[in-house]
Amino acid sequence: MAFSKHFEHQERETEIYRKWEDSGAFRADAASEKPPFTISMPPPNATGTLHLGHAIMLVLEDLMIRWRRMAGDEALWVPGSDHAAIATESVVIRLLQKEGIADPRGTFGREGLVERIAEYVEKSRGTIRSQVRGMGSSCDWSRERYTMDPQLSRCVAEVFGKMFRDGLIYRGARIVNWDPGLQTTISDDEIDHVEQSDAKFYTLRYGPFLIGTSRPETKLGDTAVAVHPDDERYKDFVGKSFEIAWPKGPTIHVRVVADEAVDPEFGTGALGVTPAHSQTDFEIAERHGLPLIPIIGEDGRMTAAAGPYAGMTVLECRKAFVADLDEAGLVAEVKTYPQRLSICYRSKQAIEPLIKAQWFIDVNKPAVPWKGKLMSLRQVLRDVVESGDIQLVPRHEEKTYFHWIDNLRDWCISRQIWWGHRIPVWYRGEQEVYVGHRGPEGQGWTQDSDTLDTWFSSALWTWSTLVDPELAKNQDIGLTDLLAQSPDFQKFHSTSVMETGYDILFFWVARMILMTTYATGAVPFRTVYLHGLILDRDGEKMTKSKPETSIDPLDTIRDLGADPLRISMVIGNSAGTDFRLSPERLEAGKHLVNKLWNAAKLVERTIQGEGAETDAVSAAATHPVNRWMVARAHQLIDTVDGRLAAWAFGDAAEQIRSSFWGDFCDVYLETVKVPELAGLPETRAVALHVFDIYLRLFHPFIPFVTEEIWEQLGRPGLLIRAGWPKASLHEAWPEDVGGVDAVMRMIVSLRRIRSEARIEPKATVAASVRVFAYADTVKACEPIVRKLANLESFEWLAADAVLPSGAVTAADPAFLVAVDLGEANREAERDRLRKELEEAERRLANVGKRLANEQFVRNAKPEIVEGARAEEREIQSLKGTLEERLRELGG
RNA sequence: AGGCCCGUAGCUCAGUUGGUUAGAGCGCUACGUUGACAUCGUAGAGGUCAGCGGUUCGAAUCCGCUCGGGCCUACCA
Repeated sequence: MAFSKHFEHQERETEIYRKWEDSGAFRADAASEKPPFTISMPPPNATGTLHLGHAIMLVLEDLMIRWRRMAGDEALWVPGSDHAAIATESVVIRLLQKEGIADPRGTFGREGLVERIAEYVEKSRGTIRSQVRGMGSSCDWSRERYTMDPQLSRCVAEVFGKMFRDGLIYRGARIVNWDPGLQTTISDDEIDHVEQSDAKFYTLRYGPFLIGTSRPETKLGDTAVAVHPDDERYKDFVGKSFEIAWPKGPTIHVRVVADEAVDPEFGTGALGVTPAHSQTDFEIAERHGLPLIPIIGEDGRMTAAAGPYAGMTVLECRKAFVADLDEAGLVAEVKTYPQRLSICYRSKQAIEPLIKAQWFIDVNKPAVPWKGKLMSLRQVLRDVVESGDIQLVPRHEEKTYFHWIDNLRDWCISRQIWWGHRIPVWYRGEQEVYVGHRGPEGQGWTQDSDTLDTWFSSALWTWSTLVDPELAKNQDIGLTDLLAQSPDFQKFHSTSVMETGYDILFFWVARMILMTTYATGAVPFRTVYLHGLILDRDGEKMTKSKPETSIDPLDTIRDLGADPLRISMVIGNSAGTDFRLSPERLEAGKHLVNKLWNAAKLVERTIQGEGAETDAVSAAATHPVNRWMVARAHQLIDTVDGRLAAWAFGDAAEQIRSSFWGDFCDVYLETVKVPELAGLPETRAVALHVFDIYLRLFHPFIPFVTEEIWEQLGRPGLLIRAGWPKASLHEAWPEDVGGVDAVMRMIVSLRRIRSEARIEPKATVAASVRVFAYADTVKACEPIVRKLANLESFEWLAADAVLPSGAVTAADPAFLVAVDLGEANREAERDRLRKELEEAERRLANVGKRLANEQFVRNAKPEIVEGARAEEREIQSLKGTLEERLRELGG
């Protein structure tokens, strides 16, 4: 089969993907004897199209899966998507509003709206699916899951019930983060903080106190003033009560309480306590039994309790209230003070802390049986990482993780939106409550109207996806048995690696650890690989508004192919670090794929003829260059295995790239063009054997082009199912390897002499050589040196032969090469030799000093000392050569 | 306020448990190239590894401090 001029990615990629899929290579077998290797694909939101955040995730996971599959594991990559509750609902509502439906909730009602959202999701899931395919992702589509699949929904309800029974889920009225725009609570982790440098800080006259606040309007709901217990200034006030009549009403009653939470150094040291609208104040109020007065409603407007300000928005009220205070002379000071405003990470709206009865997960109750003890969820979270059950890559993310745990509070899991898993709780009358996945029997029950935080269901993802869908239809089997009898769960859980962005370590990773370890008694995954953000060339987030630096994966796949995109995103990328993807990088990726394609063409030509069949021929190769190439390739396998095992994917890819380009293309393929080598049957075998290794090593990174070449070269079967290469010959033939390295240095030396002397590349020159080591190898490689250095003649000098006085030389521990360029070069030659001699002496002194140091010889590892001795011998010999040559030139 | 990370060539970054001539890609200089190469090749220039101090036979690497940059968390109202 003839290779086309270029790899036609547009036609071939789809075709190749279909071939993989049809072959069943993506499908894992739960009955297999092979060790499992499992990755749960982080479900892309069912709302958008593929972006670079998805792309990097798909690339890294696919390369792991392909690598482990080739290495003989039963590799399972479970794809799927997430219903993404808040995100999806708000997107659809906005779409409907654009279509002219002002109030979609009111217009369609709960069921109608949910139906519309489901339709929308179904459509965008199709889009995402094909884009995931476009990246070359070798995931098991037969096991595709969706968080709203019946069996996954059942897991959600089961876990809720289990936690409720264990007392880990409770309902309570507490301060929650209310998003007045989305009309729902959100969790602590869904809040972003934006710096407000121009925020105002007011000092108000407040009865007998001066108090500071950045939110004067909340003072309408104050019920106390808190001071530090040790604060002498306010000692006499503690325990007293007083009234404050605001200029235009209302009147509030405040008690003075002493509380450790107050920082006496801040402001005036007196804090107006607004229990209904501040977390800190709420806690103070709990400690002192203070009343709560909600003054801000869920619509973000002031309530009736705010008196004349009722109905105003918070900001309107602030303005009006401050004006009134000012008029009454109650504003003592106003200054600008930098402040952090809490906003919802989705809606970007200001969060209003207020009191609301919600469902919470108790993270402190010791109710989780783990390692023979009863632990709190918080303790379990800590234990599994501390004990090494779960390893974070990079390691330092563990510190961030522990820090998060230390600050973790009860997790509010109920949301006032409609799209999602409805809370599996039913009420009848005032007293009766039913909790469970089946629903209550009898009449008159009403289900809780809230839905669960989307992360509640995502937190079960590693295993709810592995529950057998058929089995789950049987409602009589409990959760434990459901897991015990699901073949996929038994075979593939705990999963091997969770690969995702560090930005959702808390949102998702930590919650999976929390929920899964609790629910299944096993950690969700062994290793967490966290990738960084994909940024533009300038280190900023890519946005459509900067098209010159913004890269769209879909455009890239169309224009360059998936392979260049993939390799560009991997090389130079490492765990936990942000990555700048630029057009220049994509260009480099494109060149690499192109280089591989062209190398394939040359290899195809090279291997025509007998002998290009078996690896055995390679193992029996006799020519030093062939042996060198085989050894280099096997050494590379060894290196790559090490880098992959250390999760250093970027490094692994770079090693393959540089060996392929440098050793194979620049050296070997050039070398085997020399007839003496090209004519050997073993050369054909080695070229194929080694190229085969490169194809296998490259495959996880650039699967399409490697698969195509594999087929074009007539290799057996599909590359995706081929075995991972094994390093066996990397330490063979050290004499040949060292010798060929010397030959390569010899060629470079000769080229440099030519280049410096401005000799036309086409012009041949006469060279001579004196060889001190690897004589046999060098002899065998003579035709290669002649060809690659373009020599007219290559004379072997006897040890006592004198070089022509006009010779320009290059000295090496293994040889001395010379090109006669005439007397005119004599002075320059002498200067250069002197300089080199100086350098050699400097290095010799250096290594000598080291070896003379008893401490070094005693303490350093033996191989280091031996290395130093070898170095000393080498430089010594080099020095001798240089001195001798200088003597020839008369000093 | 606390925590984490980073500072290596003009740019973007590698640099495994400390081992002595610190690497790559892109860019740059010179030369060459219609038979593998939407190019590619050959040769080359370019680094006091942010600074200071310490540990060590030996430090880009470990420790401390300083300076600069980024990120995360938080109940200083």
